[in-house]
Formats: sequence, C-alpha cells, structure tokens
Amino acid sequence: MKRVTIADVAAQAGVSKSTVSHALSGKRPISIATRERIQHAIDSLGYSPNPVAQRLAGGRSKTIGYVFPLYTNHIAGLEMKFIASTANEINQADYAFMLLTHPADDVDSLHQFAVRGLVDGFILMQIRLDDPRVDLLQQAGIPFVLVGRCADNRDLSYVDVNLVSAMDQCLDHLSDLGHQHIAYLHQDAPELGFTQRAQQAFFEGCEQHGVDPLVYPCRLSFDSGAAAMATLLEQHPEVTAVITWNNTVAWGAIDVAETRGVHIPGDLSIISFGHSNFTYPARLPLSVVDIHPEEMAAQAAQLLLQKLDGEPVESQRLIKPTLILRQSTAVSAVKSR
Amino acid sequence: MKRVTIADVAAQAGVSKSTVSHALSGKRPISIATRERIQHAIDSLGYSPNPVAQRLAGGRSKTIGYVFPLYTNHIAGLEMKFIASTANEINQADYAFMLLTHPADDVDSLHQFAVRGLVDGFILMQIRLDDPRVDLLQQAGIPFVLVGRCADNRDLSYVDVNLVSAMDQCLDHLSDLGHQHIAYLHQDAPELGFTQRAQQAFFEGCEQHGVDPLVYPCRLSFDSGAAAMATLLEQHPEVTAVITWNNTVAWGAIDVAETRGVHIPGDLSIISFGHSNFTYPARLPLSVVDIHPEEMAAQAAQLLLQKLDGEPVESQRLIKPTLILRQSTAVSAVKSR
DNA sequence: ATCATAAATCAAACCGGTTTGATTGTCAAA
DNA sequence: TTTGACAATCAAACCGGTTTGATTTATGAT
Repeated sequence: MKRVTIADVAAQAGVSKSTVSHALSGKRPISIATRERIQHAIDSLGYSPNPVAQRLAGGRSKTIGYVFPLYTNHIAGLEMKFIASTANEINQADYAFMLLTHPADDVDSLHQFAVRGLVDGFILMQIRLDDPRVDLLQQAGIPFVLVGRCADNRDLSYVDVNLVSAMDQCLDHLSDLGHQHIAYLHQDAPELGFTQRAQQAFFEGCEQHGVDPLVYPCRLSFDSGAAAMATLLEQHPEVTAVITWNNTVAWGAIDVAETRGVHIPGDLSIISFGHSNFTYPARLPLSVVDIHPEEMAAQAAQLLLQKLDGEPVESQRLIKPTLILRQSTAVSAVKSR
Repeated sequence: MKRVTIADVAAQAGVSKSTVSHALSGKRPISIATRERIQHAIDSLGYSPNPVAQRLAGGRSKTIGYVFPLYTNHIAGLEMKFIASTANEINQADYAFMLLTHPADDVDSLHQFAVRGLVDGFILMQIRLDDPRVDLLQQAGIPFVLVGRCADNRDLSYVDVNLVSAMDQCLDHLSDLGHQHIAYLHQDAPELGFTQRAQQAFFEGCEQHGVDPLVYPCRLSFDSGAAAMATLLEQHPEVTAVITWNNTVAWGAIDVAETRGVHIPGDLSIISFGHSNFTYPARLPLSVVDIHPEEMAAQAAQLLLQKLDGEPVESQRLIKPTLILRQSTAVSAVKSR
C-alpha cells in the first residue's frame, strides 16, 4: 500500500514536480490545459499531499495546538464543552487538533512544541493576566488566539466572555426580584484574568443597581463552595442571593444552605455561570449564565484559521452570555431564622 | 531565532550528521569519546530533533492520535476523564496528543490521518463490535490500542472494563439488600461492544444471583432515562432496584421516580456506572460503579507507547471496576403504592 | 602471520514536499 | 524589427532528519 506522492502525479501528468506544486498552490501561473491534466492525475491516483513533508518544506502542517492546562480532579462540563467544540471545529476545517495539557507556567514544553514546528498555530486557554506563553509565542512569531484576556492586550487576538454584561444580567434579574444583598463566590485565583474582571464587574454592577455587594473567594470544588457558603451564612445572614462562577461551587453552596434549613429559592436565590445543557439533578434546575462555550470555541478557531490564511481580521471579541432562568431564583423574602 | 539542527551539532562536535544520528538512536556503535563530544555539543547548543523531519525520514513524530467520536450534546464527565487522563499521560511521555473527533464510520478521515503519517499510533474509543477503523489500521500496519473491544479480538490490543465483575458487584450488593427484581437501563446502541457485553453480563449475573432480570433500552439523555423509567414503573411496579449505564440516564430515572412518589433509596435503589468523583448534587449522592477511566486511559497509553518502542507486551487487559456505595441504595422494602 | 569480524565513521541517497533561478515561448509596445 | 514583460515550465536546491553502503581501523581466532 504505497503512498501516492507528488512525483507520481507529475509523472502521470507528464510534468515536473514543481509544476504540480505550483498548480496546487497557485503561486505561479499554470496553463489551463496542464492544470486539468494535473487535476485529472490527482483524481485518478487519489493523491493528497503529505502534511509532514509540507511542513518540513516550510509550509503548513494543518495542525493547531490547543493549550489547556487540565487538572483532572475538577474538570467540569464547561471545559469539556470547550474542548469538544474546538476539536470539532478544527477537525471539520480539515485541520488536526492537538491538545496540550501542560501547566500554564511550563513554558519550556510549549517552547518545544512551538519551535519543533509541529503546529501552525495555537489557541490558549486559562489565560493569566501576565501570561508567559503569550510572550513566548509572540517572540517566536507563531500565530495564536486567546480564549480569555491578559492585562495588556495590545496586538493580541482574543475571544472572551463579556463579564460586564453577564453580571449586569444577573443583577438586573436579582434586583428585579427585590434582592438587596447579593454575594458573589468567586474563584480565588488572582493570576487568572477572568477572576479579576468578574469581581470588578460584580462590584460595578452592584453599584449601578444600588445593591450591597459581597465577595467570598473559594476554590473550584464542592467542598470549597460549601465552606464559603457556610461562612457567608454566618457572617452575613442578610444575604438573599448568591452568584457563583462555577456550578460545582454552586452545588456545594446549595448543599450547605439546604442542610441549614435555608431553602432555595425561597430563602436564597442562586445563579451559576455555566453552559446551556449541563446535566444537573432534576430537583433543583439551576439558573445559569450561559457563556456559550461552543460559540467561543468556534470563534476562536475561526479567528486562528483566518489568521493562518493571512486574512487580516478584527480580532478582539467579547461574547455576550445569556441568562437562562430555571428554578433557583425567586422573589426575595425577608428572612426569618 | 534560528533553529539548531543536527548539522550544527555535527559541526561543533567535528563529526558527520550520520554519526550524530547514530549516537542518538544507538543503531550503530559510536565510541565513548565521540558520544561525549556530541552530547556536549547538544547541551551547549540546546539541540532537540525536529519531529517533523524525523517523521518524514521514516522515524517517529512522537505524536499519538486519540480517536474519540464526540457528539457535543451529551458529553459526560466520564468522557472528559478519559480525554484528560489520556492527554496527560501522553504529554508526560513527551508525546503530542492529537484528538480526532470524527465519527466512527468516517473511515476516510481516519485513513487520511493514518496515511498522511502525522501520528505514530492510535488509541480508539467507542469501539464497535465490527469496527471499520480496526480493519483500516490493521491493513495500514499502524500500531493502535482499543479502549473497548470488538467481537473478534484476535491480534488486537485492548483495555476494557470487566463488565462481568461490575455487574457481579452490583448484583451482589443489591441481592444482599434483598432486592429480587432488578432492572438494567442499557444504552440502545447494539453496534457498540460494551452495550452487548453489559447486557449479557447482567443476564448472567441475575441468573447466578437468582434474581429477576429486566432490561430497558434508552439513549444517553436525561429525558430518555426518564422515559424508560416511566415505562418501567408502569409495566413492572415490582422492580425495586435499577442499574444504569450512565449517570445522566440515572438522573432522568430518579427524576421520574421521585415525581411519582417513588422514594430513593427507600422504595427504589439505583446504581449508575461512572467514575469516582463526578460532581453530583448533594441531596442524592449516587452509588456508582467506578470504571476507573484514568486507570484505563493510563494503561491504554502505556500499552501503545510500549508497542511503539517495539516491546512485545501482553496486551488484552480488563480493568476491574469498584463499587462505590453512597446513598442511592438501601434495603429492599415491599412497596406500597 | 593471516584472515575474517566487528567497531567507528563518513558520504550520499532518501523521505515528499516547496521554492528559487534559469530557460523558452508569446505578445504588445517602441 | 527589436525589446521588454510576462506566461509557462523544468531542474535543482532545500527543509532536517534517517538509513544504507563503503571505508578504515582495531580485535580475535587460527
């Protein structure tokens, strides 16, 4: 089962290798007659160029790298959604999808990949405010797109969540329901851009809506969410609504609340960030802010592919989330406990 | 920022390219003195071989392909666990991890990848009883490992769940609790190996344990699980325990049960297949059969890597699951409804 | 001392493409 | 008629490795 090479095509079409190459790339004019003969040879032989050879010769390998530090312990549906959507998008464009799970500070590994030239470009996840990977790729001159943002985003292409809108929608809804004291359980990871921006958006939103803001940090786990909620209930019993970044955290919070007799949504409303269709238990369909991971993934992929094709693209995009109301929010009631 | 090539190393060490290559691969004897000079040159220059060139020259590209048909709609934590674990394992071995999401019957795309030679070997997921991908890769002579099994597994390497043990543990537990009528909500996908094996294992297990088996097919969704459960409750009210392949299905089933006043675990016990730490709602911690996805992933990855290194390995492995008891099973009670 | 064998190394070919420089042929402008 | 300019094509070099065949030198057996 020998491979069909460009030489075979050239032989059958009665031209030289370079002519075939030029016909394919269109970088030099080729007569219509020859082009047709070549095309015919390609079809009859079933030729498709070897991306490895193409890459080595200075072309594209039709592979993109997806840099997503994964800590297997807490991988939520959201991450999965990102990965699957991006992979599908990339694969459908006839590109190969390479998943790199190295930690964000493991620049060496990334450097290896970048320099080795296995991929044409990168999509980066879990962006830090000051991200070493960004510097690296910029220096190496390799195209890349961020899903998220840095502190300084000059000359960077990114797709990110419009957190201002997200918070605004939450607070609109909650203050419409009469909530005055709203807490946000945010992820305690100051190096990550979105934690900072989310917090800020929360504060500003509260200010605008004239409600009383409260922020509690926690890690991305059920237990941590539970612990934060416990503290919150003790220190600020006046709080009637909670927003969490993550649904695992939300469930931890809910657990503690219910255990202590705080009923949801009767006594306490809760909204979590997430996506449209996570599989949650039926008993408490959670209201969520859908950040549209598949949309973000698709846009990031397309942005990168366009870049690789040399198209100059407007390249800083904010995706507006959608508030999906289910059954974890309700009208605020004066609490009696 | 020019790349360091093997020629640079050869020049600095005062030898020829081929000598460096031989020193690195060990395929021909090289004197200790030269080898040290070469090593020194490599270190001082910071050389690392270009995998693209290596691959083109007939060597390895240090890339493995993970063929996992993903339908973004219902991706559970289990799939994620597999992907993340495999990716980590592969990346840690300094291999690149390529995720291919093409459907299992899209042999053409896989063929492209196989023939194009971007990867050294494959790990296949979602194995069908008669899987076209297996034939393809066997013909092409490319190393691969299955996570799952075919009908005919001669000369194949695989890692799979020991479903007989899994069912046995469930049934042991449930019949100890006095359950006599047990239903299994299985995935309605006859082309997939595990659905058939699971069903068979269930029947055999029931026979051994002297309990009454009942099988209901459903698809992998909340609604489908709910529908199956509804039918089950109507047609066989005597059933007191249910096993589901998938936790989404389990939640659908639970939802219907609770809605109809069938209390869990009081009236009905339920066990789902899954993994150790999915994030579930606190109110009903689900008892699960942990199929150890990370263990399976690791073994599959190692199997493949060893194969690539030419080590002959014993290569058909069954991973024994672990029953994790939480709060969705209880002693059988005569139901009154 | 002699001859086969193995160690150590180099030069060249090869993997399958792309890119560049050179060559020939056409056609319009001068 | 001469002269560019451009279309169309080919041959050769190159990307960065691996592999093979040949050559030289050292080793060991007879």
